[in-house]
Amino acid sequence: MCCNTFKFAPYFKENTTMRYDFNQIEKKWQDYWAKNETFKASNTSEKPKYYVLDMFPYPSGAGLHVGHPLGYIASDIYARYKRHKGFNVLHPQGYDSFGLPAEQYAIQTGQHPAVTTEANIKTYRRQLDQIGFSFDWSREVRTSDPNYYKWTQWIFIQLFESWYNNNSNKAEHIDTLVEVFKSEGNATVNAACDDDVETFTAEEWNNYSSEQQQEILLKYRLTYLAETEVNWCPALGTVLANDEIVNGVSERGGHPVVRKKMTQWSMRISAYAERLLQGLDTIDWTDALKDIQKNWIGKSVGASVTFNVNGHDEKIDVFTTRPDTIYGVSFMTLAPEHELVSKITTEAQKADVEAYIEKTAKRSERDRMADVKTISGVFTGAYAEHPFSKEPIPIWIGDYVLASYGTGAVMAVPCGDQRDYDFAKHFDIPIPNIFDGVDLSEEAYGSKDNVKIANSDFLNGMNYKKATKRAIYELEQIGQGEGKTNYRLRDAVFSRQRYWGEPFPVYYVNGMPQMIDKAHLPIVLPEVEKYLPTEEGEPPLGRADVWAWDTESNAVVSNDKINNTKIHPLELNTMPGWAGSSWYFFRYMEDAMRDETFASEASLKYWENVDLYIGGSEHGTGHLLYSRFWVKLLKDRGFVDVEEPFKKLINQGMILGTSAIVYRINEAPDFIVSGDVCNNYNNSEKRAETLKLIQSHTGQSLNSIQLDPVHIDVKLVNASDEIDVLAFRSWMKEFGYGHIKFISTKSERDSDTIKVNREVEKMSKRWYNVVNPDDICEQYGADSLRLYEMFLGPLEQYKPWNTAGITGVHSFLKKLWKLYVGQDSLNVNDTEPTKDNLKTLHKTIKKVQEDIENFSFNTSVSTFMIAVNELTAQKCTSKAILEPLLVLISPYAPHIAEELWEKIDNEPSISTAPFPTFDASHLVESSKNYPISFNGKMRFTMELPMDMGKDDIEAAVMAHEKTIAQLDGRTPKKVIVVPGKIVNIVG
RNA sequence: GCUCAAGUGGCGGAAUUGGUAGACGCGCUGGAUUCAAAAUCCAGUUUCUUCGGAAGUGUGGGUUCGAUUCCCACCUUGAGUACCA
Repeated sequence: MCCNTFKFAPYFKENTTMRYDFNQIEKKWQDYWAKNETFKASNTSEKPKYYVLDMFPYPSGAGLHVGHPLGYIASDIYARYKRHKGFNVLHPQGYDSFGLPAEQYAIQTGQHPAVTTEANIKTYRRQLDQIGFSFDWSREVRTSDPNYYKWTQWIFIQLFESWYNNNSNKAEHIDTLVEVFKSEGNATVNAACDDDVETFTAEEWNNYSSEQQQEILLKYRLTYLAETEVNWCPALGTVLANDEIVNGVSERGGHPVVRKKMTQWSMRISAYAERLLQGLDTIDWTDALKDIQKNWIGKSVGASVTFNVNGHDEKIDVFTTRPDTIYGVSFMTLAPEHELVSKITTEAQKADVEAYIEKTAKRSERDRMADVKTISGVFTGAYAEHPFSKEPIPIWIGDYVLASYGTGAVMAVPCGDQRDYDFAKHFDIPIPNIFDGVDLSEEAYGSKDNVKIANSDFLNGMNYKKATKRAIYELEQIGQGEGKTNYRLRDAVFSRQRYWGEPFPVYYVNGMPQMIDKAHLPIVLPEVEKYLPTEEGEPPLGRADVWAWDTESNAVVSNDKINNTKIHPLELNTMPGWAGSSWYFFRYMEDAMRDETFASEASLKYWENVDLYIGGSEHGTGHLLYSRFWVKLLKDRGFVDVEEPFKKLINQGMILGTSAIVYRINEAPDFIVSGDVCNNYNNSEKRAETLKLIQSHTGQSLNSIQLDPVHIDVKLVNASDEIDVLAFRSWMKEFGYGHIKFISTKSERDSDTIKVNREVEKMSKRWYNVVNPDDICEQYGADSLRLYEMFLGPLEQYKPWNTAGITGVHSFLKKLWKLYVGQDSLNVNDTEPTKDNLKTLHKTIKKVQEDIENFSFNTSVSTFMIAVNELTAQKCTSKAILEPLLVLISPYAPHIAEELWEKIDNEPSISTAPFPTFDASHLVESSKNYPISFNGKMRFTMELPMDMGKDDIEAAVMAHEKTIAQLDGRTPKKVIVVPGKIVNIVG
């Protein structure tokens, strides 16, 4: 009761508009921005354009934690900065809303993924809004929206209707290929296509049936249906692309993956391997990410060599990067799956070979990868003929040769390749030495440098470079080889056996895929009663009752109408997650004509491509490669004008959690010891004493104990790493451990100061270290959250979050407020700024501008702190200083900046106020505090005039008493004077 | 194995053409204010020290008048990739 009376005490009746009430201020400005569409970008503007993009989020059910907005805050600061700098900024946001988690949830609960996705998006939007981002929401995209995926389907059709012409080095419409086939056949065509296309003449082509022609065209199309070996994940019931597999298990869920032959849609990304590689030189990405993509594309230059097989018509093609070592070949190895194995194996070896193939087939890809050390293989009994020496070369099979790379066969050069060397040693195969003066008794000589070829006929005495050229030339002369470039990059599987993804605009006539005309898009995802595969093992769309295409009415109709004349079955697979994200950056450019086009010509021309893209590096071999591929296709086909989607890319690092840990005594599970007790126990000097302390609590006498770490909720721990015991007890009660007792170093009994140990781990519910931005915004405000996320450290770096530190930036904001707003009136007036005021302002302008342009946001926050500390000490009230200061801070802490901007009599909004101009004249100094160092070690400083000459400086320094003391009678050997910088005395 | 990035106080980190190492903040210590707490403000806080100084940026070398910064070797951590012929 008595507490209530306080409420009416006059003490509490303060002027609320003078307080830094961040909750009220932030709400006010977020509403203002939304109502006035402050950040709506225009497609027509006098200003130069700038496009800042975030990787759009997948709206998961868990909502955002404090780590997610890091990149968004950085890009928002940059977008706001660019507006101050006079740019027309496009800064959109949307949702990558198709995906596995929503589907898994649907399988468990029966809820339609569209429903849960919608709910998740609502949460995301609320959470994003409260952080005060300057997004133009009028251009929002959602990949699961039919009006959006209509155009994803449209792009798929474009890929289907394209082939890659290696002569023009670009994709062309499939009709141009058909024209060539009609008039010349395919002998002259230089295309990226399947390996197994056979040569035909124009006459043959014209006589083929329509089905035969379609079958051939499929081998050329940039998206094609083919039976290929795919990565099948039984647990997820779907195939996965190479980049979705990490260490042999699925990226999502960590389920095992097996190889399986299946008919699937693929994307002929390999056609673009060279352009994807070359394009990296034209974009401003980090070298680290470029390296990731370079490695993934995996270009290697060498030669293909054809070996004749003795006694057979068959030939073996191999790829080698070392044609110069052709005379070092002493055997050949085929992959066990190689198609020639069964044909060339001799009767005598048949049993051994078959046993070996059976054995290796049983081993999973993962076992094979894990077991690199074991050497295994078997002789086929057959011999190939050396192209030059005509010597017989034994042909082996071995599982160190992969069927999926190159031709699935290698010419083994044991003197130059360690694997060939090991294989030869193991099976006692000769190791001919073709390197001049190299010792091969221990290992192969893998280096290309500092060695001359020997025992190699026409290659003798040559170095690597010369010999390679000559060998290729000679191979070409005899028609048994040519120069060749190989890429590791594989075509990407594009089908998924899932429900929650884009349906293909495809139906089947006699098993051949047909595209639905773009006029009838979108083909909308059908309803199903369950989201699981069918009993027959078909994808979930196999459960749809209305999933057939009527070619007369051009509509999706009921399955029972299928007659395979006019009404045909539709494709049951859906597109993978990366389909929708491979072109969304173009969709944001369009603000008016979204129904007519994926993005209009005018919009595409105005915005071109993304100037700054911020997101995680985990997309290095997925999204960032596929997007580049699709953009190149769209460019080749004349739909867009740019070759690369993202001019500049920055990868933000992950924010990690700071877990709080105490320890349970294994032998006395009712007791929990604090972090410091555990540390003492692990310290040999304090161990005995600590054991005594523990025994005095538990009453048990133990010689040694085991301490098991227990993660506790980080919310229960204060800035000094101490647990709030009361809160902790009630938290433990939820788990049924309300009776637990504590042991700490501080007290003999149950203590109120239990310390935790800290550990940096990934933010996860499992470790109770997740921090929700909602809580931070409520307690400290969005501006504090934004500043603190930036203040934590460099954007690209991984760094731990610890809520304790946020008080630093929060009290900075309070100080900033107090600089402008006094107890009951404003502090800002028209006083002339002092020299010091101007100096502080201009060095801040300079630093902040440099920092933003270098994406060094952490250092600008400390620059602001210094500026506010200095101006407070200077008692600055001058509007000429305080007004431009707000513009500097506004990108980082926009709400407080808007509020103070309005308070000092400006029209809202601050968002397009010009960025202050730096004037170097305010930083000119008349004197310099010279560091005086001896042998490079700074010993004292000395104030000297800035314009003092070298000799005068030396004289002044040498006369200083501390110099004399330092030298202690010695004469210096040398005195280095760098005017304006430093003095160094040697001796 | 190969490729790339990074190692600085108790903690996050700063030092951008080599020129005063530890900015800024957290935490900690002491003080002011307060009945008390919160909040706020002030001072101190790399280590050692005989209080004069001395050492110090993962380790060991090198270049230089001078190295956190450049070069070489090694160690540790993280990321990518993996029998790629």
